[in-house]
Amino acid sequence: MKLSTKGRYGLRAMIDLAQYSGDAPVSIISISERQDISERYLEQLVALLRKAGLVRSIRGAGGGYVLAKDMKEISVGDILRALEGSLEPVECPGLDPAGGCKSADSCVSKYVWKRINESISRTVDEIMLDQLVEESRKKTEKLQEAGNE
Amino acid sequence: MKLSTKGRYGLRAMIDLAQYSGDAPVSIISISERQDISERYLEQLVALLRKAGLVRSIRGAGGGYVLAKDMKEISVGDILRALEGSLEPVECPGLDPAGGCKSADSCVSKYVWKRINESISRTVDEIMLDQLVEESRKKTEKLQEAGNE
DNA sequence: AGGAATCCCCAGTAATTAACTAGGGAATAT
DNA sequence: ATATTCCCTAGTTAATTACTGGGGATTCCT
Repeated sequence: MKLSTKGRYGLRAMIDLAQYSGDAPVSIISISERQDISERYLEQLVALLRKAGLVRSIRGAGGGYVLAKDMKEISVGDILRALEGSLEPVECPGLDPAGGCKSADSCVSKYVWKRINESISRTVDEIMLDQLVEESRKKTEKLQEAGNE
Repeated sequence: MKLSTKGRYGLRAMIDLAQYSGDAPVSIISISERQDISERYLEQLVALLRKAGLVRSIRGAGGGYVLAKDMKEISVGDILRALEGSLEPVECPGLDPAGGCKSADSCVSKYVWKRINESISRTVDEIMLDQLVEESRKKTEKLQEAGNE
């Protein structure tokens, strides 16, 4: 039960993008260098974020990506689901008429999966991108202070 | 991000074992038949449960498995961790001196992973095996009532 | 004592998924 | 025009999952 690199790299990329977003769009290359992620691979991850409507692309020289909405409006859940597909560790066939779910145990485990799924959803949906950017800003400041002593 | 069949089958097996535990030990074959899981594979799953101290084995003819403790004392977390190893979808290298975690983003995502991990742990640790067995008993009763009409 | 039932351990294999790598095309700024 | 960027699809390699199989040890029953 692991989150793939898609989710891990992708969230980092998204935080980076949010952090460096200003007047000019942020290019894949710049994120790739700062985050040390292969440019080609990152491209694919950002494509997923774009398809999910979280970022907007600007093509051509000087182009790149910008957030499609305010960072207050983008949750970690949005980001991870865009990248991973579904965050549910167990997907119940539920009503498969072919009887995919034999429910030999009268499907008690389903109750467990449901609770796990809900708990994960609740957690990732309540963390917003702006909080992470803020958090990151604080940490960076602290590091710099320490360096100046 | 998925739970493997180990976790899914294993929990079902454990519920089955709890449910059918009485005077006699419960054999792998009987669980395998009721739950429709390959006997050989199930054997390996139960071995994990045994190594984790959740079940005790009784060898020889008429042998099988019994719960090693009261079902009130066994949580879904105990079971799933025994089977899956760790339930943390992201493991932070944390203090790797070689710098495994580049913390290029000052490790803000770490905060996210920590919260997800905690949320999953809390959920699985608060569901106890006896609750599931009880739940299952209720469901079975209902099915039988419906059948008798 | 002998045979059947059961657990036990290890090794191998097939299928699936993850994690990239690569090639070439389209849009846009200068 | 040309450089820079995004865009799309396909292929490859490595890792992991999900089993299958062989053979041994222990215990019960007769």
